[in-house]
Amino acid sequence: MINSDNAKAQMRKGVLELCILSILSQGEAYPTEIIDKLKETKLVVVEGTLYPLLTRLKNTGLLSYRWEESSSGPPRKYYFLPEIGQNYLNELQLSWIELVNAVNTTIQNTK
Amino acid sequence: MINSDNAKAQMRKGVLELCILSILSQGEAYPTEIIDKLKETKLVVVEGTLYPLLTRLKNTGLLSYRWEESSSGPPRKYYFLPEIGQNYLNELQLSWIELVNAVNTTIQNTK
DNA sequence: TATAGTACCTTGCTATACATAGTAACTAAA
DNA sequence: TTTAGTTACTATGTATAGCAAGGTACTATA
Repeated sequence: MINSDNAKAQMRKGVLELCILSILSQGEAYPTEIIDKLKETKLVVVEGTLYPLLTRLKNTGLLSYRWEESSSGPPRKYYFLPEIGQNYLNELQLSWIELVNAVNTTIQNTK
Repeated sequence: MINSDNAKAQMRKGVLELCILSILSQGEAYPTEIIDKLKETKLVVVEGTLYPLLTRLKNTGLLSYRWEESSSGPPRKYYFLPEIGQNYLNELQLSWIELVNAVNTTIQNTK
């Protein structure tokens, strides 16, 4: 059987930004927490993916962060959504719904 | 307002293969037809994207084609799914459903 | 002091799709 | 004969995402 793992990975791309912003709209979190939450829904992400993405979102103003001391290690960067990020997230969620509808229409016609 | 067009485009990537195979599992079609069907569901694709993708799928054995004369232009390449392609499509559809569930779970937790 | 655990970050790589532009062949109508 | 329309195909450069692997730094505890 032909392996579909790569195609699977390709489909995951592009939705990470949406998922991360969604998680942060729930409340602030630091990177390790974000990774754990994504794991719960089977969207596995590694640090090498997450950190550059967070930095990019911060540089465009869609995310902010504050430092907080930790009693169990180095200080943590707690990220949170400013209002502009929340607005952007709303747009992304709309786009996601439209995409799902478009793909499902295409798939369902085949049955 | 920050533009979400790029994020939109990124989300579309990776599902194209699924959509094209789904369309062909409905019955054979030639590239221009495929583009038109994708347009119907707002998944706009241009030739420069479609042709390399069809060639890749054909080279891995997931697609086949036959030539057919046309009364309104040059002969058309009708693509269709051999059985192995159908099996692969079934895997992709499963992956798609899993992805949608994972993302929707993440989004819905934020409300 | 040394080690383990936690946390942040960087660099180099691959794959995909896009934009754009071009070639070629066939049909039909002006 | 020329033009327009249809169809297939190719080539090149760009942007982006995500991954693998490794490095840096802080804290607590043995």
